[in-house]
Amino acid sequence: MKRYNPSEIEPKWQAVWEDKHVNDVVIDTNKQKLYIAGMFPYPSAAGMHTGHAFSYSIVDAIARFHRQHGRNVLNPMGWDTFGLPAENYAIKTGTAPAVITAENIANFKKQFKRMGVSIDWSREINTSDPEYYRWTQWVFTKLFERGLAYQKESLQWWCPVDKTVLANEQVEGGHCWRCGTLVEKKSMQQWFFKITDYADALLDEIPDLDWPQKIKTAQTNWIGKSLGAEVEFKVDGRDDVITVFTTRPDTLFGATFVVLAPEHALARELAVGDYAERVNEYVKTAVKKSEIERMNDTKEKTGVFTGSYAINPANGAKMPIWIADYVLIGYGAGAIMAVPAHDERDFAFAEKFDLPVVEVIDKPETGDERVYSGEGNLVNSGVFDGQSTSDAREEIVAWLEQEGTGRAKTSYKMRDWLISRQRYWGAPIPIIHCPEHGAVAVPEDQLPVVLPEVKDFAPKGDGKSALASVDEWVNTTCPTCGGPAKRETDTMDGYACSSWYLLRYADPANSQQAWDPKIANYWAPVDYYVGGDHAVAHLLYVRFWTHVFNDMGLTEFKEPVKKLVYHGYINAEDGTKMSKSKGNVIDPLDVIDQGYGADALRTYLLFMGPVELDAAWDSRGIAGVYRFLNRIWVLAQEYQDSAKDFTNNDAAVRRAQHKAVRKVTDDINRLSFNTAISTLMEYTNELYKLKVDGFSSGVWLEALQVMMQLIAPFAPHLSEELNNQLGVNELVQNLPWPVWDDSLIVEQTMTVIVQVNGKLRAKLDVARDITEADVKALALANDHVASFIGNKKPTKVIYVPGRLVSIVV
RNA sequence: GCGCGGAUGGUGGAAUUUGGUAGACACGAGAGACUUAAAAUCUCUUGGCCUCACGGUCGUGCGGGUUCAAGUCCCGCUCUGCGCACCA
Repeated sequence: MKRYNPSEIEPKWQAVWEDKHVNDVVIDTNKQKLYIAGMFPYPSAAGMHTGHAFSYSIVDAIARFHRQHGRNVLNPMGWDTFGLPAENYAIKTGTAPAVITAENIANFKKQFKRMGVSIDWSREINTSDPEYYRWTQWVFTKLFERGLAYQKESLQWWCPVDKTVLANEQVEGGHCWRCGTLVEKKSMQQWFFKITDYADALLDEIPDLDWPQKIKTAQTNWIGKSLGAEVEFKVDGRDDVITVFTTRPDTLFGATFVVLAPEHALARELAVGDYAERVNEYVKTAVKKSEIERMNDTKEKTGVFTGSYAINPANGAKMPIWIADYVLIGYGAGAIMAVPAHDERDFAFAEKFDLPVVEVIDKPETGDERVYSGEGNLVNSGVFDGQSTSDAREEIVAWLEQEGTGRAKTSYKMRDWLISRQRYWGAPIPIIHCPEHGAVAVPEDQLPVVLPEVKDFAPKGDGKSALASVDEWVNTTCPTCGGPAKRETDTMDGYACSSWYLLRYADPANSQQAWDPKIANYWAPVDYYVGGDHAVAHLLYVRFWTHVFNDMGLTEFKEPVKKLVYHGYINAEDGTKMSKSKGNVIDPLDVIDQGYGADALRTYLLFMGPVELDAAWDSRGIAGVYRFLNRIWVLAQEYQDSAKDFTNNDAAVRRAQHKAVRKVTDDINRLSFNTAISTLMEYTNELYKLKVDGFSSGVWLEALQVMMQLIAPFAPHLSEELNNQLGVNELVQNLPWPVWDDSLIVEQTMTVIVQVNGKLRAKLDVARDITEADVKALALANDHVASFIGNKKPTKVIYVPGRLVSIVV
């Protein structure tokens, strides 16, 4: 008998698949298309980790399952190669990022093949390939044309170690996401994408997305839409007007002071007399402090009075104007009307600085909190007294609009997407600065703007990338007037590159356009997108760009991803995150090499638990899965070596088979891989029990071939090898997925349970077509059941067909 | 603080759709078979308590409720993971 040896059969079938290009696909309108993609990896020097292995095991199980259903399955792969690790390595060693990137890609690709992932390698893309970023730049110029890419001087997060600007989501708890350094604020000219123009469009589609609720909620919160009003407050004795944003215009009569953010344009101007110096001082320190530091300052309110007053348009009250850093310049109007009676923060501030508190909502009796922020009826609100807060919100806004001192207004927490990076290793922003014409987009026929070769990759710390020191590259001519001009030296955020790659996969070799809309519309949108990271950033940006492409007529759809499969993390055996420093990292390739093979690794990763849950690696767990695969192997060998002359177990074998087909099909369809695999274990265990009665040629052969079909999404090499050993010359993925026949699963008898007062008292084996009257009689006649009824008379006897008889006494 | 999840044996988890036999499957543990021995493999047992056994009884984080019947539905808590966090 041959032994199960993954290190022999896995390379063998990987070579067959590769030689025959079995996963390369072209448009075929006779087949149903299915586009699946895992989030493409950053090819790090460390190679694949277990998280990658898990992610792509999910992708491959789904891809193979659908391929076996005869669908035209697109499963591409590419490389997200721009980024800091390669650049930092270059700075340290002088090796060009492109060189080390190529090595890492080669390693990753080899690892993907050793995992047996069924990828169409003819579509491989690489974001740092000029043929790819040419079109990333092209998209930039289109956004620029449409006013969706613009420059703005702004205070930005700045990492003093990486010497680059960081986006909000690259700052984690006040520290750089890459190097952990405390970030600072710096004012610079930056490029932005105007994602805020699409806030409503992006928000509107969220309910219809077949995505996990937590991701949808995270995106909704990130966009942070609030309905409210703008209210204008005249400054007493001056021409200035302060505009504030509030979600509670109903509390206008309770506004007792106004607070401006330190960065507010009027902050210093309104400081009068003796107050000027203190305001100046406060503003200076507040601006210098990072927002994070402000937050960590235990939320203790700080602020200074300007000496100026505003007039409440509702009641003419004089309201002192304060400057405080709890008001953020980036949200709303950068100024608020403070209603201390009904807002916690305003109350804390009023308490600290002894400012007046005026209640304008009649609190419910039960409310004993000092600050009531709920609903109720208005008091102290002039003509609006007695109105409910919800009515008053509309009425007061209407009144303000009539008076010309306010209007309904919607605010968003989301800010525009900062894409400038002062780094070398990114796609150059395709802009030329002309003294005459300002910022001019590089024309399409001059793309790509290729990254020049340099020797020193380090930014100089002057806020510019290493590109700025390549004079012959920087100095160019203006596309509009031909006069001397300079290239933009910032590169794009890597998220720009990954915001359209799913479309490029559809048409990866197109040298005339980013993609042919006809081809993209056949494959995309993505049916399944698999990943376990980027809840907001990438998944929001890719939606944003696709909405824009739809507006440009480049796609027929707005949303790039139909179903998002968001999986958990694989942790170390102790349940903590794997990390090099703790030395608890499991290398998936090591696991394969130890002799378990890729099939056991993949099957184990999917067997650990539901895909969306985090799981802890267990070295004994993978041994168990290996045992299971080995049992399938041994069974197939025993079948082949046997005389095949007994047939008395055929019906049972057939029933086990059809039951397994039904359950595995259902389970994979709902992405419940762990239960699909457990079903296959049960099926195997059942066949082991049945084999003691001997094998028959027809039914057993089919049962085993079906086993190979069902296990193929998880353990494709074992499946292919045994399928072949069982005499089938066709590859498993070209065979139809097995179907089940319910009539073969149904047994002649069924088990009906009997409950007395809700407690299980007996199990009855009855004929499937038994009548309700018969089964009830049988239940009542059962001795054990009768002993619990005693001489009482049942008040109720309920029969749930096929399940139970419930007797109430 | 706000939002979204989760809590089931010694462990990971199952009980999908529509409330209907809680603990599938696997790991671990225990026993046995094979072996000079070990490994591997195979078979059996394995939620707690009571019982020789048949069986009984308790049991899905806690407290209530609805129902013939609740892990599942409702109300109120506790703990925990994650996301956002002075967003007016």
